[in-house]
Amino acid sequence: MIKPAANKSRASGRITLAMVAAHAGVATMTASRAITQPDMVSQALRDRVDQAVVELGYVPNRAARALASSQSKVIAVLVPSLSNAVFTEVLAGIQDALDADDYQILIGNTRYSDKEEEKLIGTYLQSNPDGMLLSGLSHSPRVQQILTNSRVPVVSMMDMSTDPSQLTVGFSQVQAGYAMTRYLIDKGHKRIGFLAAQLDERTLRRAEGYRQAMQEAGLLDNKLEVMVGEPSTIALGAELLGRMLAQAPDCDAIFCCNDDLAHGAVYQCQRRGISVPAQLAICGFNDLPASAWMNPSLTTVATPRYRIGYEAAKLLRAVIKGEDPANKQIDLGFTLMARESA
Amino acid sequence: MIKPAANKSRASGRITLAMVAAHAGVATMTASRAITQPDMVSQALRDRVDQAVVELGYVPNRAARALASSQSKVIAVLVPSLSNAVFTEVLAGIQDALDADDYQILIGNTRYSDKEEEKLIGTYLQSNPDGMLLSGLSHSPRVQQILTNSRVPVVSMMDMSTDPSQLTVGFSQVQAGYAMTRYLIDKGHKRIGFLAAQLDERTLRRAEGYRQAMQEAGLLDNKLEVMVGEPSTIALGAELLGRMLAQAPDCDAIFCCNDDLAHGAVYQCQRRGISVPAQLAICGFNDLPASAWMNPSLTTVATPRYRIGYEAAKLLRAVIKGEDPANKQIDLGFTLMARESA
DNA sequence: CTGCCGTATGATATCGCTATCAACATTTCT
DNA sequence: AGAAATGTTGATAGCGATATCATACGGCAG
Repeated sequence: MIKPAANKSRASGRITLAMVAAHAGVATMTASRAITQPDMVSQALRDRVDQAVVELGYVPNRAARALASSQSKVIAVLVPSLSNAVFTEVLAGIQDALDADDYQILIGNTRYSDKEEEKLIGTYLQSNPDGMLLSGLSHSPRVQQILTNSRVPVVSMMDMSTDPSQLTVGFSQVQAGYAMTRYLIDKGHKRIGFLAAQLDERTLRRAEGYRQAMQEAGLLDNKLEVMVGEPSTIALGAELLGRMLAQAPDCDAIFCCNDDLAHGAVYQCQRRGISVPAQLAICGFNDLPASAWMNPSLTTVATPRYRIGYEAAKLLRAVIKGEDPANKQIDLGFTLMARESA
Repeated sequence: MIKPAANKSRASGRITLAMVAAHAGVATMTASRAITQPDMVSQALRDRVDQAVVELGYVPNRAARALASSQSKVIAVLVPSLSNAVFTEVLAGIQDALDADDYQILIGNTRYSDKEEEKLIGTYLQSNPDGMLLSGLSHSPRVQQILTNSRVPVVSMMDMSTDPSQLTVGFSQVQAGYAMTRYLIDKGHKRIGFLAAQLDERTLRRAEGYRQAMQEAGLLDNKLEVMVGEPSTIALGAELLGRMLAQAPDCDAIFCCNDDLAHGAVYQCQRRGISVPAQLAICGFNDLPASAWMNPSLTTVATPRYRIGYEAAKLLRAVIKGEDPANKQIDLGFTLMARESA
C-alpha cells in the first residue's frame, strides 16, 4: 500500500511535502490538504500523512506557501519605539489577539521618523502582508500613496481619526490633554506649565487639548510651554523642569506630556527641595507602572494601550477575512488617575 | 527600442519582474540582475530596468525570492519579554547592527516559557531563517534537537556558556551576582537578603553568585532568600520587601535580582518609614534609566544590553557569511554602579 | 584571417507549495 | 432504478523569482 519514499535528492536537504506524500503513499495534494484542511481528507489518509510528517520531521516552507496561495499570513506592525513601554504593551495586545491564528507578526520600529517608516513599509510590502497595523494617523504623502497602491488593509492605532472611512482604534489625545488640564484648573491652579518632548503627533494633540482648556479659562500663556524635540527620558524631564522654572518662576503646576518626563520632574523637585504637590503640582500621561508606586504617587492619565493593540488586531483580522465592520472607529477612552502629585 | 509591457493580466494585480523586464525590453533574468547584481549588467540596460521599476512601481516578492534562492534573508530573534527594558535594548542593538543588510528581523516573545519558545522556533523555522538569536543558554531538549536538525546558525545572548563550541555573547551572570554581594559584604553588611522573581535562568545564576559569596563569608542563611516565580514588577518588589522583613527582621541589606523589584522595595520602604540606606541598604540589577534618578539613587549592576544585541548580531552575520569567528564567546562584562541606596 | 577567451545577455528549469478542475466513489432524491 | 448531489482523491499548472547553462559578441594572440 505504501509506496517507497521519494528519493529525488534535492540540493537542499530539506524534507518537502512531496516526500511526505510519497512516504504516506498519497498524492502531494492530498498531503497538503491533510495538513491545512484536515476535514477534507478521510481519517485513514490523514493519519498516514500525519505519521509521515512526524517520521520525516517535515517543516512546511512558508515562502512556497505564500507564493502558491498569495496569502502571506504575515501582519506587519509599525511602532515608533520599542523602548517606550506604551508600545510594548500595544504589541502584547496584538500578539494575544492574533495568537492562535498562525499569523506571523513583523514588528518594525520607526524610531519616530517618517523616513524610517517609509523605508520599513517598503520593506514589509515585499513580504506581501495580509494587513498592517500602524501607529498614528498622519503619514507622509508617499507612504499614503504606497499604502493605497498596495491595497493592504490598514488599521491605525492610538488616536481617533476624523476620516470616517479610516479604520482606527485608540482614544482622543486632544480630549485627554484637555481633561488633564481641566483637572488642574479645577484644583485651582492658575499658572499651569506644559512640558513636552519628542513632539510626535500624539504629543502635539495633547498640547492642543492643553491649550484649548487654558484658552477657555483665560490662562493661556506661551511662557508656560516648554517643548523640545529630543526623545523623552527621565533625565530630560529633570532638565526641562529646571528650564520651566527659569522661564516661568510663578508656575504652580506642570502637565508633562508623558510619565517619563513627569518622573524626572518629580525626582528633580525632590533634589531641589521643592515639595510636590504643596509647592508644585506635577502630573504625567500614560500611567506607567512606576507612577502608582513612586512617592509621591503620580497623577496621570491611564491609557488603554493593551486593549488598543488587542482590538486593533481583532479589527484587522476581521477586515482581512473580508468582513465589513460596523464600527470602523473604536474609541477606548482614557481614565484620569488622581493621585498624590497633583 | 522598448517593447510594449507584458499584459498577462495575472489574477494578482501585482507587478512582477517579468512585467518590468518586458517594459524595459530585456529578459527577465537581466532585470533580475540589474536589481540584485547591478555590476553584471551594462550601464544602458541597467538604466532602462531602473526606469521601468520606477514607472511600474515594482516591489520584489520576497517569498518568490526566498523560494528560488533558498536564502530567506530572515533572522529570527527570541526574547523572553518585550515589556522588560533589558530586552528591548538588546533588540535595539540587533537592529542597529543589521540595519543596512536588508535582513528581515522576526521578533518572538517567549514570555519566559519553554513551551512558547518551542512553538515559536517551530513557526520561525518555517520561514527558513538564515540565522537565529536566542536569549539564554538552556533550552529544552526538543528545542536543541530541532535546532541541530535545522542546521540554522544560532547565537546565544545574555550569559556565558561553558561549551566552547556554542556561539555566545553576554556576561557572566554568576560573577555579576557574586560581585554585587561582595560589595555589600565589604560594606560591612552581615544579613544580606536576596529577593528574586520570575526565576528564569539568569536570575538563578545571579542567585548562585549570591550564595557563593555568602558561603565564602560564612553568612549564608536560607531565611535570607525570598524567591517567587511570578513575573517581576514594581508592585511585586513592594510586596516581597514585606515578606523579607517578616521572614528575616534583622536583615540589613537586600540584593534584588533586578531593578524593578528594587524600585518597588525602595518605594515600599519610604511608605513604611524605613530609611534607605541607613536602616536598610537596597540594590538592584540592570541599571534601568530610573535607577540613577530616583531618590535615593539605586546601587545596581549596569549590564551591556545594547552591546550584547549589537555584537551578537554581528557575530551571527559573520557566521552566516561562512566565516569561522576566532572568538566564539564574547564576554562584555558588567559594571557595578555604587549609588546612594547601598 | 582563424580561433580562443572573457563578458554581457538570454532561455530554461526549477524552488515547494496550493488552486483548480477532472475523475471516481458514494449517497441521496425523485 | 436512474439522475443528481456530495465527498474524496489525484494530475496538472502555475505563483514570481533565481541558478545554471547556453549563446552572442568584440578583442586579441598567433
